[in-house]
Order: sequence, then C-alpha cells, then structure tokens
Amino acid sequence: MTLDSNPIIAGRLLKLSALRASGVDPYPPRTPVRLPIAEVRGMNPEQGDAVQTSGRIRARREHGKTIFMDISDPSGKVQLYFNSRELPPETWEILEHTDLGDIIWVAGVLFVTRMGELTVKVTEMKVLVKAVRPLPVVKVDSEGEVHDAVSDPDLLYRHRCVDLLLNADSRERLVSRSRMIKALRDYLDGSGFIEVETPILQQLYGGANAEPFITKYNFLDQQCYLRIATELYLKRLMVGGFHKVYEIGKDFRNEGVDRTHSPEFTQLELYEAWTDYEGMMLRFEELVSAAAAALGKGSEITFQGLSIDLATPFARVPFVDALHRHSGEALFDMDHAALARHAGRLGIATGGADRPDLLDKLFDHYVTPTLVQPTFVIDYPVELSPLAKGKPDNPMLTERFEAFIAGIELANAFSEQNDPLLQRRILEEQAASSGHREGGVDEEFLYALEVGMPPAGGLGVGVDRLAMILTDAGSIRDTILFPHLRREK
RNA sequence: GAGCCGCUAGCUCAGACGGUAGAGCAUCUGACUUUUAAUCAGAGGGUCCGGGGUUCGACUCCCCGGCGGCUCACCA
Repeated sequence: MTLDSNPIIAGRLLKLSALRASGVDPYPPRTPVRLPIAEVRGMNPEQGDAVQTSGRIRARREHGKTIFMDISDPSGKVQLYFNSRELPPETWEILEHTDLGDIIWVAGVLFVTRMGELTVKVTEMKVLVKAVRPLPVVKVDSEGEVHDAVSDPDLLYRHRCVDLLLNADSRERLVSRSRMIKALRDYLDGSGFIEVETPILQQLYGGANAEPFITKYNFLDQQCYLRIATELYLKRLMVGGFHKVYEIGKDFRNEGVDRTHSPEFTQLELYEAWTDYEGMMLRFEELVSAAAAALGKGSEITFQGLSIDLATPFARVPFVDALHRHSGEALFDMDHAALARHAGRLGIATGGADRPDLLDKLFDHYVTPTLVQPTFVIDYPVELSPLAKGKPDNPMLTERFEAFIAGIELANAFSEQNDPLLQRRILEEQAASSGHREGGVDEEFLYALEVGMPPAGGLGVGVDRLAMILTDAGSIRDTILFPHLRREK
C-alpha cells in the first residue's frame, strides 16, 4: 500500500506540497531558540512574558477567527492561542496547513484565559516537521478520563513510537527501566566493580543450559552462536585479576516466549572474589534496594495486585525443605521412578526428564508460586548446578540460590566452582549426556580455571524481570522497548 | 507446540436467525474572536486479516492459513 492511498495521508501530502509551494520548508534543518514546555508553564504570566517554544500538535479547537491548540514535548503540554486578526496572513495560512501530529515552533506572549489556562498567544510560528501519517487521537476529559485509548497491543508493540507518544504508562515504565539500570551501574561502580563487555558472537556457548541462536560468520565460513550467558568469559576475567567485574547485556535463548521469557533479554552478571553465595545475597538485596530507590519506591510495592515488601533481609529457604514442606512428601529422597510417578499424577510432562529435571519441575509446581515475598531459595541439588561449588557438609547440595519475587525468578547465584579438575569432569559428563550441547566443552574456560580462579561469588540478575517487578508490568515485553514479534504480513 | 478468544474506516467499537456495513473521534466543507473530550450543520472514507468451501446470496456458517492476546506445555 502506497502512502497516499490512504485519504488522510493524501490530504496531508497535499498540505505538505502547499507549504512548499508557498516557500515554507516543512522540514527545516534548525530549530529557533526555544524553551522546554515545562519551563514555559513555570513562568509567571502576570508579566506578559515573551516566550518561544516548540512541540507536537496534540489537539486543535477552532473558533472561526481564533484557534486553540495544545502542543506537547517530553516535558509537558501547553495551550496555544492564534487570532487571525492579530497574525500576518501568511502565518494564518501556514496554520491552516498544519495537522494534529505536526511539530511546530512558536513565539508569543503568555496570558491566562478566562478558563484559567496558561496559554501562549502566538505572534510567530514555524513548521518544524510536517507529519504525514495520522496519529490516533486520544482525548482526556476534565476528570482525567482517557477516551479512545489505543489498546491494540499489536499496533503498540510494532509501532512503539506511537505507544510512547500516546501512552504515559509505557513512556514512564520504559524511562523507569533506564533509571533502574543506571542505579544498578551506579551501585556497582560505587562498590568498586568495573563494567566490561564480553563477546556476544561466540564459537562455543555455555554458562547456562539453554538453546542458542545459531548464526554464521561468512568470512571464516564458520558456525557461530549468540551467547546464552556471560558467565564463562567473566570468570576468565576473574582469573586475570578483575576481581570485581560485571556486565549488563543481552543474552539470547532460542526458546519459548511468555510473560516472563523473551528470546532476547538483558542480564546483569557480576563476579566478586573473596566472597561466596552469602555475599551475593547481600549484593542482590542492595541492588534491588538501589533500583527501587532510584524509582522513588519505598520497600512497599504493588505488583499485579500483590503487596510486596522489599525490606531486607529477604527470606531464605533451603530448596529441599521448601520442596518437602509444600509437597508434603520427601521428594528429594525418592528415586527417579518414584519422582516420575509423582509428577505424572500431577499431570506434569515427564518424558525424557531425568531426576534433577523432575525435582526442578516439582519445585516449580509446588513452591515457586508461593514465593511472593522476596525469597532466596538456597542450596540447590548438585545435579541442577554444574557451575556451583558443593556444600562442604553435604555433597548432594550446592552453595547456590535463586531469588524469587512474586513467583518470578529474578536471580541465580552461587559460590563459583573453581576446582578445574572437578569442573572439567562435570562439563564433560554434561556434554556427553546432553544431546543439544553442540558447542562442546569450553577448553579455554577450563584452561583459565587451571590457571586458578580465586574463591568467588557470582550473581546473575534478570534485568527485564526486575523492571517488571518495579514498574508493575504484567509482561516482560512491556519492559523491552522493541520486543520480538513475528514478521508482519 | 496445544487449547480458547480476537482481527470490521486512521483510532475505539457496534453489527439479532445469512439479505450486500454503522456510530463516536479523526478527515474534508461551512458557521463561530478565550476554547479545552469545544460546539453546530453537512460530506467523504471499507479487500469486514488472507484463501478456499456451503449457499440464490457470507462480515456472519464450515475448512485451511496469517497475526495478536490469554492459558498450558517448553524453558536450570
């Protein structure tokens, strides 16, 4: 469909030509001096101050010889008043070739209308941008009630610019995400960490159990993977003497999409020498507190109707205890067959699931939904945690935790395994037994452990999910500016 | 991957039992010199998601497909 097959767009294109024909550049290269709209609104109208500002036309109310308009910029909205008797005819003519959505610059004088609205009486105007595509019109009445809000999620996700322009919720949420990430960085930088960047394009993938995206580097005629985690590279840095290090970046997992999963998501991973998973619990608590504070939130927040208390310390519950308590049975002591029967009775798919898979599924079934208040689930079974150090007093368990809020897994951390021989054995066994580990064992990672990695704690935080919790977003997609969608027809 | 729901004008939505599509906003024309969901009068605007089928006739019923939403499954 060509642009002008839509009659509304065709009309705008005509006005665009008309502007050009009368010597007006509809896309001038520079903006005259202007004040942000919020500053205009903050001025004292008694003085009849001269002001210059610019913004997008959001509403237009014509009254014969006069026109009221609302224009907005990111800082706010202000009303303009045009009077044809007091404007040069050329200016009035330009005005008649503007539409909702156009961006204009005006100069004028402040006054307050009969209705008490601070208004710029325009004496001069310029078109800065002629919008050729109509913006959906959303109206807000005097009670603040929004009318005809654009609600089609498809339209909003595909055309995020429209969403951001029209929906204050979206705009504020995504700004909050940025502020939150800045707070995480500030906290870590202030705590002596350094931020690094590790490869996204990898010849091997690892650091998590996930299906990778596969791509190809033409120059070397070589298959590559998009990273699924940053873990193995950050640990090389630990070996190299970066003892407090973190990365905030995208990981890619070639798996399903739902409310809490996106194929492309942002993870914070940090590693810190001379500490362990206990230290990581403190880090996580402090990161969450810093993030909440940056958004002006206290410890009491609401998420999807749930009241959540972010006050630290967060609860700690051993994995096995929680599993047994919520299931009412000693599941951890059962063998594979018994677990499979148990899971089968609950209608959980057990095909191909090994014992650790079953334990994890059963945990998800019985315990995860109950973890509404911030909770560290600690001491995971060793089979679920190939990169974590075992507990000295119990070889079945590891020094690992996952952090949950509102039933959502937000973080995963452990006392990092640094025994090179043990780590090699675990990774090789895993590579042999698991069909989809095409990447093989990361020898360079093992080489680094052989050189010697100091005792350390490591922590991974799902940044998008933390943003969900702190901005009360029902879907991870709401926290991602451009979430992945299927190709449009 | 499965089930359910949805897709009608630029936007939000109606459309009884199958009879050839409507409203509000937006757009266009006209009126109006302080309005603010401005108001008033008039006009234009549709591949009813796509493709098949049933039927004299399909937005409507059936089948296949697309996209989206929700739920489930998958996902350390």
